[in-house]
Amino acid sequence: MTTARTTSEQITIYSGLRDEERTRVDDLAVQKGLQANAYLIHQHSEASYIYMLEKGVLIMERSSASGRRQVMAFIYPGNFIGIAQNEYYEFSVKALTDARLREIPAKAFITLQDEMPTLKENVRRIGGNILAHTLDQVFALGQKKAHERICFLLQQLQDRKGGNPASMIDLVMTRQDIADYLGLTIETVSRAFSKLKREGIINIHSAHTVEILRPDDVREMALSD
Amino acid sequence: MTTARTTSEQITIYSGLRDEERTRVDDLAVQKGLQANAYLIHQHSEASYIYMLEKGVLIMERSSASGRRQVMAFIYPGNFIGIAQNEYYEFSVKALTDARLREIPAKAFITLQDEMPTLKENVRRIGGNILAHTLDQVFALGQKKAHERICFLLQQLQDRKGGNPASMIDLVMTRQDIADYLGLTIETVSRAFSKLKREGIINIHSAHTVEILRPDDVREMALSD
DNA sequence: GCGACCCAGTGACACGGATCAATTTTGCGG
DNA sequence: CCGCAAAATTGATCCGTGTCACTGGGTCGC
Repeated sequence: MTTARTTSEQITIYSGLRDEERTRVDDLAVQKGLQANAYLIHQHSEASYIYMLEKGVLIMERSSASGRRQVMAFIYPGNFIGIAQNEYYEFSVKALTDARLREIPAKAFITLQDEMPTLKENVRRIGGNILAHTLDQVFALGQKKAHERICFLLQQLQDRKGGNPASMIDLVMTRQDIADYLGLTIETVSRAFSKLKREGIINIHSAHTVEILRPDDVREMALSD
Repeated sequence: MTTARTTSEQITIYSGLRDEERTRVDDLAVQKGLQANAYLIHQHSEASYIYMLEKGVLIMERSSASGRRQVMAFIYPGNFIGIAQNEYYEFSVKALTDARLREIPAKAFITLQDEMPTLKENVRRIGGNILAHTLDQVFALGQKKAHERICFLLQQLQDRKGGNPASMIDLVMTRQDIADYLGLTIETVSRAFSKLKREGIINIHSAHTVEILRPDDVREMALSD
């Protein structure tokens, strides 16, 4: 599956850098805290910074004038924000939990890449992963049924935990967040979870803790190719 | 609108290059012809080349084992393919019409960027535009109704013609291509076109020639923010 | 410890889009 | 220009998801 192939690498901007280079990047990065529900980025604001999440979970969303909301991604530690952006952010980013991140001025970061080919290559690869993730989402939204989309999400969350075989998944986000990520309503999300539970594919310990009982079935339904 | 903002720039890898630099890029590029219906790229093949389309129209698609197909993009002259890719293409690319393009070896192209900051910046911006385009598509698939998705497509095609006020749009692709791009069926696409025509928003001269009668209404429905 | 509120789950019903089927139109090869 | 095959349109019906309404459960403040 594309998702598995592209996200399992967990490449960061530091990958393969020498200590001296790593320090130069770190010198640009300011540590920053963010409380649950606080906004890090507002849609349409200038894209002046790049962020790396160290702790917590964020949500990336876009809202239309008519009030419709689309969640573009859930952001976990090790993920980057704004790295493939041009002048403006086209989304908002909000903290789902208390979070800690590193903020790097975009201009300086771009300049630094001119002197460090490895850094440039890392950024290129991260950008490729972000696009791959987004293309997976396009496929899911365009072609999948409700319960398959739920599996798509579960598989993504599972993949993020690295090869870790424990299949207990913590859903930090609300049903509304999930619905807006998958292009569904909360009722349909709820029913799809129930259906998967009825069929013995998952077990729902609490609304925010799901156990994958049949990982192959989940992966099968999550596949895009 | 995001689509308008990001695609109207029409940046290419050559933007802002000096003649001498331009020549160095051109020296890497091999001209290539492609007949209608021929494949340029097969899903899962190695991403060894970057392409720039000079003439014709291409379609970028992904198919799943279960036979479902999602069209990721329609590619027009000036667009790039594979520029934000990691090791494998995650899609196929097929010619809708006879086409002419330039093929650049990915490795050499990446190396060249180390010596030409302007080129690197162009690539960065093109990557940003591609991501912006894909995020727009996610919003459309997740939040829009059939007739709004049609307007979304019409607006994209209109934007590509540059500020050109003539609102006659040539639909090179089939209804099936449109359906797979917008996550609908051909019947729904057909009905949505008819509905827009009935409401006097567009006029359908032939199945492949549409005139936008009320551009503001089309734009309104295409908007994602 | 109690009430209020928010979130999640479920049922009844409505509706948009999918599916199935028939017809018309378009485009292409001869 | 004709004939045929593919593509597009249109209609009838079905199904999945949305909408609306209600209930239950957890959490927080008082």
